[in-house]
Amino acid sequence: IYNFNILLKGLCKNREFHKAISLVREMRRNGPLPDAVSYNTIISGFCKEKELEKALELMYEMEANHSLPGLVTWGILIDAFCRAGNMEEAMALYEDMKCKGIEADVVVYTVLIRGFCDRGEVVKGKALLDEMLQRSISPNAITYNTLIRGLCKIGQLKGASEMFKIMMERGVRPNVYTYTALVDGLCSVDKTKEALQILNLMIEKDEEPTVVTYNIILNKLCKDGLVGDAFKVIELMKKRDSRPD
RNA sequence: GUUCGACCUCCA
Repeated sequence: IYNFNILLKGLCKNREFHKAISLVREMRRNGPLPDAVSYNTIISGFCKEKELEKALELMYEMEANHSLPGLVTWGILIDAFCRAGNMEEAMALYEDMKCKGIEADVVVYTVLIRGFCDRGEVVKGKALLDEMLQRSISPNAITYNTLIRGLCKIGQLKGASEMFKIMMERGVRPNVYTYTALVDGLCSVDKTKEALQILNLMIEKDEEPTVVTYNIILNKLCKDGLVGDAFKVIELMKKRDSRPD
């Protein structure tokens, strides 16, 4: 079954969904029987191609056959609707999921939070964070990163740095994405000096900036005509591991 | 042990 699931994934990557579906039917006949992973793999493939209706259809097929949609299945679909900006449908799926007795986990919550944040509805994202905490589901770095990014995007840098503090207070270690989100937020409101401080902070904390982090700063410096400073940053990159790309 | 879901910039 692992082998077949790997094949299914390959077919999906090549967008050969018809072959993937045929293979599943063939598996139903001759075994090994497709399992939840088989279905989830194809559903995820459809979602990546934005074929949400096909994805839903396959979930119903899954339901009608042997494997009930599980937490991962719901997560894939909820994520897809969030990415499409359709939070109404995403929340409707979330409710359906709960009706079926499946409890959201940190991934599902984070996906929903991201959906709201991408629409600028950070308040709703924060409400979900509170809901998680009430239910003793621990938010992880990705959850906080998502909210920090959302706050930055609506220009609430103070909110973002508060969230950053809260995250650390709760024992969640900021990662490169966290710092990079802050650097991006600070640059976008012209606080380049503070962004550079964050850059230094992350180096202190042993979270090596990536080429993306440097790009954000370089982009900002160049936009402001500070090309000389940009070259200094390039020097810093070379001094550390990073190869400018 | 090996297969499915969530996080960063620009460009295309």
